[in-house]
Amino acid sequence: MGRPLKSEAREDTRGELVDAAWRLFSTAGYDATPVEAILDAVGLSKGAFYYYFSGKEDVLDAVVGRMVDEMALEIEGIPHIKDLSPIEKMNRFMEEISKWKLAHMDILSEAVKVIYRDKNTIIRYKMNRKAVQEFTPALAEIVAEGVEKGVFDVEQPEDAAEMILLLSNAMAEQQAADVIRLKNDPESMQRVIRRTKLYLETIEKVIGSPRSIFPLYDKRIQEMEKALKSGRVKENGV
Amino acid sequence: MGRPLKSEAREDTRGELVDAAWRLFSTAGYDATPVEAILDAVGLSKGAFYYYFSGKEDVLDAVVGRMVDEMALEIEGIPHIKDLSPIEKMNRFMEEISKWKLAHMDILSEAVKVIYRDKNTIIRYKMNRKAVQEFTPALAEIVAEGVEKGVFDVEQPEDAAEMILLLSNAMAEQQAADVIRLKNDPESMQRVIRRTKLYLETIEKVIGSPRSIFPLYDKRIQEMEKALKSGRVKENGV
DNA sequence: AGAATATAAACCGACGGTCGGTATATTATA
DNA sequence: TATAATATACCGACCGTCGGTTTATATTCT
Repeated sequence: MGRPLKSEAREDTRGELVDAAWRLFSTAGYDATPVEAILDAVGLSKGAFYYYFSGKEDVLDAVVGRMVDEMALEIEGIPHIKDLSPIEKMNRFMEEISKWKLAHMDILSEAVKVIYRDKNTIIRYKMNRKAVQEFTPALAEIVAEGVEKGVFDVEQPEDAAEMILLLSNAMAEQQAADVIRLKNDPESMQRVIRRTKLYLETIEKVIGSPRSIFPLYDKRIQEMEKALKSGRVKENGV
Repeated sequence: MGRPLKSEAREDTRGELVDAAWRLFSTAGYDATPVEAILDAVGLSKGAFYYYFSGKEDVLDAVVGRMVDEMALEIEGIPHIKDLSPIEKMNRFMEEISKWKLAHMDILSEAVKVIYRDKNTIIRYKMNRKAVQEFTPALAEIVAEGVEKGVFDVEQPEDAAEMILLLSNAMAEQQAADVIRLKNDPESMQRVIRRTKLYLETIEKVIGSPRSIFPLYDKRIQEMEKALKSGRVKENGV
């Protein structure tokens, strides 16, 4: 009853709640996670929750905000890395994003399955919107540099950057459906490969760069193609 | 108690329920519409609802299915219209889609605002997925014809078609945010215009067509630009 | 008449959110 | 410095809503 003794005082209660919510949302999904589950995980009661948040959606915003912000830190550094060409920076950028999308849901291989479940639409939606907002400036900087140095060709780097991020999200969404049921199914495997290629080509067209500027992805695609031929199929994210 | 008298017998109860759900979902949003509201609108009780549908999501699927199917009818005809070049068919295709996205939410000018509210994420998500699935074949056919006739240049018409539809959805999503708060705000107005241009250019690049093959859109853009200069700004869909 | 159908009515349980209260911490005051 | 006043952090009972279930019952078909 009442405020707990100092002995068990918390350091950052709100943070703990966000943590717990993060874990639960990303495994069970937003809708399927009762507020009480978050409280149980931290050992608090309703009152505490509504002391820190205005409602359930509020904690979702906090979770999404934290995920994106964390990523933004890394992303924002990329344009200013010395000794990297704009093309290399583009590669780095896309690598980071795809890595992040997977890595941030604890159980790595299960991540895609979990985050792309229909139930998690709201989370993804909010993540995507925020990601586009936050990452566009950094990507635009890279693109602009590429234009300056004559390797890319666009009129509005900002718009191109936004377009690329939108594309990236849309692709991820689309690929997920196939990746999820990737049980050695060569059919959908091939579709994933074809789509990925087209996706990269489209990006190249959008920034008006020379072809095949994404060796990292190309390597990955080759691996997938090899795996496809050899029969066994490994899971792979977008 | 029990089944009502014959006097108020219904013709197509299920259909009426889908209708009502449609209206309510598209105005209030899916989450904000209790099953009971649907029942009230039709004058039935819980029992009837769960007789026709397995649950709330079931009725959502029915609603989405009906919307997309209705559209699919029109779309599927386009590839086989005589006396239309592939480019003209592309135009027609995109016109229909953009028209449909607006026209199908009763109050026309309010449509965008309503359907793109955060609350309606799930509906849009399901609509988009189904739309991509259903419309890809027709669009692919158009693209393939264009390739045959030498006006377009792609390797896999199916993939290109899918990509275009994905892009279209992503753009719509992005534009909505600006369109919604389009209260004579020249800033976002300009952004909408720039994005639309880039969107069209990207499509052209994806299908490897000559530039500026979308006169209808170009005209619309010009109108928007004119409106922008003259000060007063009209709302416009994607 | 009796089986199948279509619907009503009552109810359940889960969940989001509210609220009054309470124990500790901090600051102001005498 | 002791004490009063207030702010902070939290508890837990309760409420209303809503999705879904169950059971009863009137209608139609055979």
